Amino acid sequence: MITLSEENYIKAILTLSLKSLEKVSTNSIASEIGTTAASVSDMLKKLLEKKLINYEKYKGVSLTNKGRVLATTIIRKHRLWETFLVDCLNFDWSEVHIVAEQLEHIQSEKLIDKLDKFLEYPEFDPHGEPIPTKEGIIPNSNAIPLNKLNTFTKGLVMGVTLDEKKFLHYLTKLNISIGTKITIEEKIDFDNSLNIKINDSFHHVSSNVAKHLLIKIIK
Amino acid sequence: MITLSEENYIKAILTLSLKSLEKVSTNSIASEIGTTAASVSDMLKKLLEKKLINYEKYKGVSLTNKGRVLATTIIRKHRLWETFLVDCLNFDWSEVHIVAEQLEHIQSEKLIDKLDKFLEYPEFDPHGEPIPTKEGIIPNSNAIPLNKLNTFTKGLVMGVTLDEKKFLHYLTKLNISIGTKITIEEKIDFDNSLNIKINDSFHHVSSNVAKHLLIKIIK
DNA sequence: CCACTTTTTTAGACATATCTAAATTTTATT
DNA sequence: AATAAAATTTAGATATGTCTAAAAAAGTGG
Ligand SMILES: [Mn+2]
Ligand SMILES: [Mn+2]
Ligand SMILES: [Mn+2]
Ligand SMILES: [Mn+2]
Repeated sequence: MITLSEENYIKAILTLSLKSLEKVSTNSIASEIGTTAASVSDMLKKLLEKKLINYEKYKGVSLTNKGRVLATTIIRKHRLWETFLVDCLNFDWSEVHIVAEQLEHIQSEKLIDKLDKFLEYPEFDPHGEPIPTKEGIIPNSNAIPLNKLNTFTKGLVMGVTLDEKKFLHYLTKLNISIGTKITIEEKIDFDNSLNIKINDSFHHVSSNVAKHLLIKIIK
Repeated sequence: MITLSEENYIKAILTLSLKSLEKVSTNSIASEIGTTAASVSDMLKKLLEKKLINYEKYKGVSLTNKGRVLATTIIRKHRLWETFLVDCLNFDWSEVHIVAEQLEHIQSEKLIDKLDKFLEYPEFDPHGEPIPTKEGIIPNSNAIPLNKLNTFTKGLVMGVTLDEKKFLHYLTKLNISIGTKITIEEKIDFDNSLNIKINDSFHHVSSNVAKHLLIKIIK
């Protein structure tokens, strides 16, 4: 049996693995989960025991195939529940993450299959994040973070890579949602902030905002 | 904070309280939960501390108002989720209880309010059990257990008071579901079993089955 | 009312998950 | 290469929830 805590650790390790090619560090997991490095060390021993991770003391962590499949399943559940909450129950996209954090741990394969069908096999969650397949594959959205694009590029917002409430509220205030058209007007070298056009009106956003906006380029 | 375990104990105490007017015993809780009397004693101390129960050593347990409201809320969540699983996801009525046992612990008042609205404020769950109101009231269905009725009484099945898989499968095999018409043909004194007519065909059922079938009398 | 049974509680142990503080290992800097 | 700094692990403590075995209280029949 896998505990709720173990699931949260495995999910955090996958999230961090996807951000870089290096092995995941104890400290990065601690900060992702919001706990101490000591607790992470304790848990890594258990995850190793259960063959969910590759781990050598002081050398960092990676997921085994078993761990990767488990983590992907949890993300699949999380994103399907988020879709249900927004599409069926009319939650705002900024409210669903915290509820999905609980729902993602419900154990029933049948439930998720039936939910998937009920939602008509959605490909993306309310934040534009791709929903992993039943087979454990995370589809690649081939959208690019806004901060990687060149000046005068035009594109559509395909998704966000952060689902903090404050961030999503700020986007809503800026009139940015999935499908919004954005043009890069100017890139400020000093702090990597950007002047952008959002649906014909001009705004200035920090690099931290741009980093978490996924854009599909259009002509 | 109330833990998942505490919620299960409080729910069990309410369930047992509804079955008789006496205080609930340690042993009955143990058998309802499927644990030992020792574990129950341990937990009762914690529930007393949190003012969820009235409890004196060796004297039995009852719920405080706070405990009763909490227990009712959990049952409300359980029955709303069961309704969702059957009505929206096409689960069979015999499969939903075990999944609802997990879903009933999801903490989000907003989620339950929105689910209730989405389901169009159902009054009964898939087993015919009344769904408690947001205010913590369990509506009385004023249906009567089949074993309490007289010979030649006719009635409609309004619900069941047991959601064990084996029991529900057996009912399905007998062609009994919510709304089925039943007539009592004969009561066997020896073992309190019954000969009944189910939609024009005759069957013999044990007292244990009759006890868990709620009937509304018709002419 | 006294032995005997049943019920309930307590004692002591174990497993999980977390924390702070201290020790150890790795890495970076002179 | 030695030393300082940073990262990581271990030691020891705490909290929750469970269990078995033993002790204590309540209930029962003669
Ligand atoms: Mn999320
Ligand atoms: Mn999301
Ligand atoms: Mn149920
Ligand atoms: Mn039910």
